[in-house]
Amino acid sequence: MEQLYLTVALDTPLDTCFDYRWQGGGDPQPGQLALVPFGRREEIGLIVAVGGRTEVPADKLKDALAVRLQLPPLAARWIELCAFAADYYQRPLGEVAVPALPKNLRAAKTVALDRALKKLDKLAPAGDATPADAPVLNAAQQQAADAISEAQGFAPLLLYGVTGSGKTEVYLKAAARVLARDAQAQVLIMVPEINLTPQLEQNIRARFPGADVATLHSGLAEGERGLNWLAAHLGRARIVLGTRLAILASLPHLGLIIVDEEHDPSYKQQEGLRYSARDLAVWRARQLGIPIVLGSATPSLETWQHALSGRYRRLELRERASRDAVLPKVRLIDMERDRPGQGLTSTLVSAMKLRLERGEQSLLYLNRRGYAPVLACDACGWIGNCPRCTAFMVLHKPEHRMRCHHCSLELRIPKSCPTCGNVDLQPLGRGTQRIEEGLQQIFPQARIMRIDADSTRLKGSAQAAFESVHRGEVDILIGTQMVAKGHDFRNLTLVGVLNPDTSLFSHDYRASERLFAQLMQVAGRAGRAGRKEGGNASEVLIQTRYPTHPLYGALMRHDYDSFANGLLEERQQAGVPPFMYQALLRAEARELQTALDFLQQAAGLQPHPAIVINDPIPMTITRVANVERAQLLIESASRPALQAFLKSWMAALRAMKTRARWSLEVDPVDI
DNA sequence: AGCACGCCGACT
DNA sequence: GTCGGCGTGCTC
Repeated sequence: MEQLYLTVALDTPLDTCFDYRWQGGGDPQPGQLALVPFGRREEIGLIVAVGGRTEVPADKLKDALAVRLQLPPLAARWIELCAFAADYYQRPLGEVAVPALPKNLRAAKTVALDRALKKLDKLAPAGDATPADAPVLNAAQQQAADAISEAQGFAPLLLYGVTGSGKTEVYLKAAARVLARDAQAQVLIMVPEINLTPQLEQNIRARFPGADVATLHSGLAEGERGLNWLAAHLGRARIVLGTRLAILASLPHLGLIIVDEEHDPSYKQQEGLRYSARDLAVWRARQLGIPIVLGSATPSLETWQHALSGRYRRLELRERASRDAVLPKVRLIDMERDRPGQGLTSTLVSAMKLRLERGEQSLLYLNRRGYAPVLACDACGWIGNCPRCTAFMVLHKPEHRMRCHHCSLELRIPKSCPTCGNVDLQPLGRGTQRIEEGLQQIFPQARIMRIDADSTRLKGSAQAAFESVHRGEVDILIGTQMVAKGHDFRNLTLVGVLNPDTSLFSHDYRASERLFAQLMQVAGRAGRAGRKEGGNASEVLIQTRYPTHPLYGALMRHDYDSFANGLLEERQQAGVPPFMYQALLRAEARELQTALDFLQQAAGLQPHPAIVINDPIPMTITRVANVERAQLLIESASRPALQAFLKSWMAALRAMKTRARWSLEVDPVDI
């Protein structure tokens, strides 16, 4: 019999696949997983080709140890998706494809895989996906749902609608139609953070009681994640609800993709393979020739631009779905006139007092956790810097610690100034803990709850906290971004925004886009169910020093359209995305000069007429955990030109000798 | 990236 | 005399 060779993609930074002899039986297929010896370790890899010959000299070849023949192969379409992502983000195929598989299914031992297969086999046959009693859609919702289900082939659709306009119902209706039309079809629904939106999962399960709904996100236990992944891979799960990582799931019968809150930064992976799940979702929809719905109240400017140019079709939900749910009234509080005490203006305090009297809830939004961002000495000017980072140590009073939010170093709060001995050290600025403390003084009888990453460190505690708010056990809620997402609070009629100005004049040109989205989202927490006739409209109060800033004007008018159009014009003038394509080369080393030298050398490596290579610059937070960091921005008006350049440039960079650690990011979001 | 091998300083 | 520093090289 002729010798078989397997070409295997492995999770290694080496930009190549590896060939192995296959002496075992069976009939290994591309798309199956193989256990192979690699160096002195054993690794699971993805078989990308099976053939009768190899270029690799016989003395280098090793035998593959096993092939997971019990697992049906991953489809060629799925491998293509990984290959595209690998190519686009300039990483080897194996580094994309292998980590996309659940860990327990790519273990050296096969027990977890076999157990999961057996478990799925034993389950009753997959139920049908007939929806249970769906609410009647309003005209705009109906129109949108029709447009989605009538779409032919690849069809990117922007579903543009404010919080509470009923986007979810449109998703579910469109999903129901796709599932009804084809008894095998699968629908992928993506959300930014599944833990913050348990309501959506409940809605979906309630709407499709007979269908298998599989969730995929990093919070799942390994066993469950493997099981759900397998249910999707085997076509058993008709609906897959997941976070960004779900975009790389195997979905052999995918018929519709929905990306909820498509503008959300969580869709961008910020370590390892830095992919945009939203962008990959659009690519996947095009590959399969299926519709994709991008839903948002504040679409990303990339998507907005596509909608303007006609590449994406725009569907709009203008009204809030529930008739008595009106948009909250947004008011600005000028902090120059109404000077805050304890971080709270008198206007905001009165508004909260009113809510307390009425038995309604208030939410204060401050995107800064901890007690105070820094500790300082008035006498000598000492400030509490992190010894390992170019950053302040943040005061965490309940824990009696100063903590660096970049390297996680914790130190005791000094009793006196380390340089001059002054015992009267002052916390500067305010975080959620300090606001909470102030609130307790102002409203000693109120039930106050703080929800941020620190207060919800324990598993399940965020869930418990939100439930307690829902049960009405909280009068005033203070929180960071965590409280802005997902949760509808029926009895909440006041949202106070505490310190948004810092984003207005940021060097990051995306800051105002993000700020608008955040404020819109947190404003949407108020009065979603609507107040009864004659009740009180919900209010959003924003404390600002710049009450005339156009961003706030647009926010008060609930006018994202003209705000976004204005931003796009600025972006075009400035020559930044979405009118320009970017990549970022980062380098880090113990000595800043090492990183800068590497970048400088890299910059001169391959001049290219369509590519602008900027000067290397130290990062804003130059040192993190005693490592100095710098970066180099690459720009081009042409995506294909940029891609072609990056490909050859990467090869040259890999050949360079440097002590710096470096990485390339395509389409960076934080510059 | 791991994880070897490989050749020069301070410890039992 | 060994432990161990990180330079260099390889992984089918």
